[in-house]
Amino acid sequence: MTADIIAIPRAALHEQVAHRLRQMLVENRIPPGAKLNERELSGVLNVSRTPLREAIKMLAAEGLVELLPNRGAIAVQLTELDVRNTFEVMAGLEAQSGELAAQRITDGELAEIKAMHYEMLAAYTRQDLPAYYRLNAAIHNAINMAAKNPVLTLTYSQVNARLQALRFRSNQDGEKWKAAVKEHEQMISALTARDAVAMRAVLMSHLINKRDVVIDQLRAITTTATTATTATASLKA
Amino acid sequence: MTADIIAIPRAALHEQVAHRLRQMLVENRIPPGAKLNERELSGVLNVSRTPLREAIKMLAAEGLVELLPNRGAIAVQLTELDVRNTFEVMAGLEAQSGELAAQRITDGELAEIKAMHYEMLAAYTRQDLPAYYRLNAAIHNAINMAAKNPVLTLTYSQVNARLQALRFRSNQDGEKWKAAVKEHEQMISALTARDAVAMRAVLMSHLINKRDVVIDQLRAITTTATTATTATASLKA
DNA sequence: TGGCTATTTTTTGCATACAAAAGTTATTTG
DNA sequence: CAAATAACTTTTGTATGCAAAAAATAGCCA
Repeated sequence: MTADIIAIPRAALHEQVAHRLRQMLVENRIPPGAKLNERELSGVLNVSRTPLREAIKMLAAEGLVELLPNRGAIAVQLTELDVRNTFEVMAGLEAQSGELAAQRITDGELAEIKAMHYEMLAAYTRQDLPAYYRLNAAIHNAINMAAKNPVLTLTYSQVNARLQALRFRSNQDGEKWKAAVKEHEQMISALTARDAVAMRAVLMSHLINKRDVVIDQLRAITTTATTATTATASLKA
Repeated sequence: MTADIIAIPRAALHEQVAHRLRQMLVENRIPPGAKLNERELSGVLNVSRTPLREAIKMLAAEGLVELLPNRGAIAVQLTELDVRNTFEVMAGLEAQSGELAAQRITDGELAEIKAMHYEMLAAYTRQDLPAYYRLNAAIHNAINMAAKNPVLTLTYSQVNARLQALRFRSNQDGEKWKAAVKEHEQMISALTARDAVAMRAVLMSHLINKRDVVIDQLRAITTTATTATTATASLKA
């Protein structure tokens, strides 16, 4: 008997499909409001409709697509009110996450977050938006991990996923960006001081600012009004 | 042409199935850890495996069942740590819900909650546990509605669903019950005073107490150790 | 008998096929 | 010509069938 090199039982098909669809949605390759045509998608993804439909049902439960009875599924299109409500929940989750992180973070975790923070400052200085976003997300994730609550992490990511599509192409203006960086400084201080109350406060206002950025973007986009396209239309790229 | 009496396009099959499965899980008719045999369930529910599988995928996304690759699905079996973590998240969500409700509740909504509160007191006085639970849930729902944030409500119910199965058969001891009633009194006061801070505090400790009740129950149950059964075994009732 | 392997059975996973609903185009009729 | 309706096409929803994996059983050998 050979060693246990077996398998890597690569994820089930419906999982893979769900993953790829999730990515497409988050990256706006399937724009909000677009119809998910099953035959088209099964062609593009090279799977039959069965696992595709299972994946779509999962995404529906995650709130990434909307199921229209007898009319398939469309990528969720959040209204401004939806965005406000979602951010309100996100703020609560992130505040709690920060609060717990302040209580539970280890020195090692803190050091890593600080390191990423400096990298982020570098990206900011270079006005390198993609790098900034990547590091920003990494920092928030790290804080989440430091809270040591997988249920919170999961809930957070699920709610966050719905907003990712919006944030994806959002490039904020200089002032807001500067403010965000400042808030990140405050986060580091609060974490270092293990000040849970301060962490909550900082993250609360941080999220409110993020919300405003996204809503501004949303307004800018919806006035430029892209009409609903089919999922695979913008997919050839 | 007759008036628009058409349709009531009764929910798609996979929705119905998901609903029924959810109920079975919550009511412990499918006990934690039990395997969801597709052929059996499709027989019991009188549907083919296709919509059944779609429903199971949805429940997996909701965290009510766990998907084992090539081995189907089992009802989630929360460890004590899982329960603690879930309650931690619940506490945050409910606290936020209460906080927002205090800011946004209308006089009408408040009056209705007070009415239900008195009904609940009646149920408590009669030691009528089922009625008490029903009213308790209704009050928490009403508070949730008063927060005027559907995303929060949805997130709340999804996280809560995982705990319902545990609460279902929990009959708390006299002291804890008394304390819970007292906390409900405080909630009403805080709501009446539109005191968001107090609401947050009350709900926070309310949830912590609920958590303790559930964990005590959980320990009592797991020591009586029910071994994993198949889903339909306990279903004939 | 006890542990191992081989074989059978069951069960899951995926693809396909068919039915029903929605959408689309063509046609009829006032 | 417009509106309504009818025929047709497309698309979703559900059931069934087949292959692969896992579980259960039987057989084998020490």
